[in-house]
Amino acid sequence: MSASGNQSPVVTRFAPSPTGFLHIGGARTALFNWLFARHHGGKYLLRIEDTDKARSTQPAIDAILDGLQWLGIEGDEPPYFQSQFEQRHAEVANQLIERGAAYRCYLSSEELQARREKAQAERRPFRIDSEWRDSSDAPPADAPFVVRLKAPRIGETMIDDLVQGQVTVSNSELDDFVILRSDGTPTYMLAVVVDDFDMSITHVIRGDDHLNNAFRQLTIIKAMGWPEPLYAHVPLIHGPDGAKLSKRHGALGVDAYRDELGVLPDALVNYLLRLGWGHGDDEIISREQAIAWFDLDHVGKSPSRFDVKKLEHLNGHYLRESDDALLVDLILPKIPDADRDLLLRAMPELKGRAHDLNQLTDGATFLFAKRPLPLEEAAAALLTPEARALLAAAHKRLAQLTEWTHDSLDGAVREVADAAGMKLGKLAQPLRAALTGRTTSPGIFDVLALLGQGESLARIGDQMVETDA
RNA sequence: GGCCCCUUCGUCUAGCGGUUAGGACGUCGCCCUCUCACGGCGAAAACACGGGUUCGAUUCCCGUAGGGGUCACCA
Repeated sequence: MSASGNQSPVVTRFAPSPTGFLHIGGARTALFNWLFARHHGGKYLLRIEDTDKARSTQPAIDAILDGLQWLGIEGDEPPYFQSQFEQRHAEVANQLIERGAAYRCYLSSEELQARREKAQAERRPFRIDSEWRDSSDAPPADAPFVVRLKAPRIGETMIDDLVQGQVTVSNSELDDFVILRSDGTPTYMLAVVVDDFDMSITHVIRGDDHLNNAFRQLTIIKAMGWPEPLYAHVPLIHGPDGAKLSKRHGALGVDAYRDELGVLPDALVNYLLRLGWGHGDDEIISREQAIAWFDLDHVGKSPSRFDVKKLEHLNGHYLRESDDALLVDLILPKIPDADRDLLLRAMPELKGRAHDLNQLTDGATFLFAKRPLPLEEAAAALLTPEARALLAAAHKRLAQLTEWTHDSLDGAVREVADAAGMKLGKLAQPLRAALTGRTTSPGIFDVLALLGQGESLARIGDQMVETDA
């Protein structure tokens, strides 16, 4: 049951409807399509499904394009817009009528709604049963109509899904669904099928909320005598509580992961890849490896929950692996009065301590803080009278240094601690408090070296208390 | 409710009839250590339940329970 058995070159597509931001589930679907196409040396296309003009918006289109670009999974061709093909969709609808596979239905939506409610009240399943399906009656003049597909009523339809396996549905479950609205525009059900055919899509990889639709779409494909694409319906992503991903959970736009959570694209891609798919014990997977390894056989059949902790962990990893200059560029604008050169020199020490860009930014602020430094509560608590006296001793020794390097500072600071009969920590912590205003920071010798002799002595001077002894 | 799908540690997963059921995140210890992170070592932690099939089931089949999806002139 391998997709590689398919002779034609692989063509996949991601087809989001621009009614909101690009959410995490959509991003993963796009990623899977992209990887599958890359893996098979095929083509990956993007198609914006904007047939619902009332709900489609330009900001949503921009957000989707922007998000995909950020993730590095852009289409191999400029994006298609489904609304451009309405002519073609209507044309196919008419062909279906001519073939006797579809019909004009003059039932009003009010009438339909009434029937639906009646069925519901009687607690029996509702199935559209339009009297226009086989009617040869003359249609009411000028009456509005929709075009419905004549769904088969006997037999059953089987889909050999690349992820879900063989799924069979009785045709009696299928409705005569609408393919052309009364305003002449196509519905999603018609448009996808026509566009997928026109774009020569070989593999339809999408969320499994579309599995039921696949059976309906297949009836159109069969009626037109078109080749059936291979389907792969990927389980949806759920929130931490197992319920559908909502705004409370991780259902943020990918832009929020970037702008608000400070996530790196590689981290998100790696995380999304491992959500619903696995490759042995591998966790950190590069794009190249992902392309080489990705397949549909190993996509799980059960929905997976979104776990922010794991994303954070991955993000920390990719942060440490990132180029210093790149990270500087990302956070420099977020730090007032920042000096690019100093930030760049500090980055090797900074990036190992952060799990996201926000933490990275936060960890860098002490470098550019203005004296006298604001002290965090815990840092202030460290500065006892004894500690302040020790700082004075350190200040005196450090002021004598003619060489201000990590190594010379290491020696000098240890000397002061030794002279006072203290362990290094007893001096390092007050120093850290005076130098950064915090209780955590890069190594104390690095902090001193980074800040420079003048600024370091000044900050220590702000906190020390000279004693007569 | 009808139909369809799913079910391995808390979470993501490996497993594709015979394993001490593996890895990762998280959690908890210990180590490293000037703090925090990183890193290292270790621990607790799972085959939903009940029937079959089989010499043998986490693995195959059937139920039950639980979860999810879908039932529009939205996609």
